[in-house]
Amino acid sequence: MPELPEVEVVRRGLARWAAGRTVADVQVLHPRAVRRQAGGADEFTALLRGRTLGTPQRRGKYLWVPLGDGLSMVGHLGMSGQLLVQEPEMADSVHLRARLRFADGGTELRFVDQRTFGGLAVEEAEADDPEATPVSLAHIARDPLDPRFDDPAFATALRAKRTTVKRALLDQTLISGVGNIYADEALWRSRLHYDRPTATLTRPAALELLGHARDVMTAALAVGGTSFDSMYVNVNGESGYFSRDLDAYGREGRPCRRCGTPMRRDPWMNRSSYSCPKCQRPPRA
DNA sequence: CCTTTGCCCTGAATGC
DNA sequence: TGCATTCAGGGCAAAG
Repeated sequence: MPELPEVEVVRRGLARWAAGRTVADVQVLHPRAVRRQAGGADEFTALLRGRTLGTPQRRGKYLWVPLGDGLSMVGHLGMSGQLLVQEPEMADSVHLRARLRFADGGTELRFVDQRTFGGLAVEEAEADDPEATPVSLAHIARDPLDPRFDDPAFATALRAKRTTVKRALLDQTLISGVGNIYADEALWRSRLHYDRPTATLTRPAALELLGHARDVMTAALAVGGTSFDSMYVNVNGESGYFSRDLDAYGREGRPCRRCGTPMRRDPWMNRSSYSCPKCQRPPRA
């Protein structure tokens, strides 16, 4: 599932293979893929045609491609979204949702998304500035790999929340880019249980948790991200290698890499949390 | 205002 | 074998 490292790998792929190219034609094969576009597929297509793609940007799990005139193509991969740069001759996937053809007649940019939680849209940015964030992303916090992420402010805000620590890590308005996988990894590294109230964390503990989240995502990015099946691949269809380095996520019943205790999986918010029952003690009820 | 819940989706895995 | 159910989960609207 694409979280920050996986989206960053895709962003880099777009920078290399799509930036600077001019859109000749757009095809939307599933309306849900452009549901964020107020004017639907027709508007999406009309706004893209003839535009030259700028340098792709990212905040958390969102990415966008500046198009000039204050417009950007904003994308989110959701659960299963892929942006693929493929030769026109390559057969379409049954889950192909949108296609951009370029004026140079070379490779196409294809948006493939099995579960249709992802999407694309052309939107306004606040200014015609490469730093400008699309208006619709104004509520998304900076991510821990952003040089302007404010660590002390994060620690303060985290401790002021009336919630539990894993919920807070997944709150994209507090810290963006962290999903279920890297949340579990950061908590394991911090020896924190997912249900620990944020208000009970000391300031150093909050900063340590942030550091671990940053470290684990940096390490994952260095090896191309985490791939389990074909749910996440880079723009060339290649998998990342971080799944073999995961310490918590998906390791139910396998020994904790720190203490050897069998790892457990708990149902949590209609999904799963993986933790070590010895290293990550639950808070008192 | 802040936090929590439910919904959107499809295919693989599991249950009977 | 085959049909029905469960699970995966990010983001947002709506409820609490």
